[in-house]
Amino acid sequence: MAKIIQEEWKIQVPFHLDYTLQCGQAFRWKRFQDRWVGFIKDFLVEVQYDPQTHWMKIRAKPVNSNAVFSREQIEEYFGLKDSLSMIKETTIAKLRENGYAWFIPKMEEMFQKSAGLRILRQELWEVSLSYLLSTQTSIPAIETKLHRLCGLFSENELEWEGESFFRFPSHSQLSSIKTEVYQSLGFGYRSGWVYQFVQQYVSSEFQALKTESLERKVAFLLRFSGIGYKVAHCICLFGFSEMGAFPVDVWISRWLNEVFSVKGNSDTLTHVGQKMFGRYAGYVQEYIFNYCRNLKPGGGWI
DNA sequence: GCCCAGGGGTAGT
DNA sequence: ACTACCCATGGG
Repeated sequence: MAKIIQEEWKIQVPFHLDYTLQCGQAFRWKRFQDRWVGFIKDFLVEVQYDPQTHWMKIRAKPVNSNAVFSREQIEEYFGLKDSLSMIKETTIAKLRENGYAWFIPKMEEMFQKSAGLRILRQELWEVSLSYLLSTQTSIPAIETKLHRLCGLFSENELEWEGESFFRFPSHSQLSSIKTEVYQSLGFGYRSGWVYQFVQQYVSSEFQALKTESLERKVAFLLRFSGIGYKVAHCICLFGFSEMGAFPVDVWISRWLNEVFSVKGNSDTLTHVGQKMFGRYAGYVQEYIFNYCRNLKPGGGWI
């Protein structure tokens, strides 16, 4: 019987757990009343965070015998090492440099509204497949697809307080899955993409990419069928921690048009966003996304 | 039922 | 290079 690890400590930097896990960068965290349950590395983790006291409580169950727990790992995963104030100042300086000083108050408001939202450090393999499934799909529907995919492997099941959770399938597990199975899971026209991606995926190639530039990463990813600019930038932002990546989906596209009157296809708008917002365009993008999605039709903030 | 979703591929200009 | 159109499915 695996031993449960319990730890709690005070977070010394701004943090918003709900925004971070709800904003559509990760799809498999499950929320209960005041806590979230999901996987970090080799642990099934229950996270509680009190925004008043800034205390984080963790309970973690190892999924294998060589799992080693550390706070470091948790803080790394939640992006707690990112300096949000530095990111904000750098972005604002960039806006001024680019002649968008008029937008700075609005930018500050957006940082304020999404305060504490951080980019997670997720695993490349899971991120890649998740966003391969994300095309023309709502976030709840992506969650359904991934839930079904994970449910294929009963050996990956772990129990937590009467609920079952499934580890994400490994590369070798998926390598024996046929296209028809993906179709039976409701992947639709993405089924072939997923099949091909699994066949073509070489872990060492992805690991080797980590030291390459964002441009080289994107170019590599674009060679896969089903990965275009948007998905490639999502994989770079959420899987490679490339904070300058700028995924353009329908929300970002509409927003850029409404606020800056720019139009174009995905790759054009990607470069526009990168130039406009600079080194941390990915963080800005996430704040824009969270902003748009939390905006009520009338204009207020939910 | 209807509309749209964290888009991408392809064929036609 | 740019555009138009199709793609299969599920959640709201």
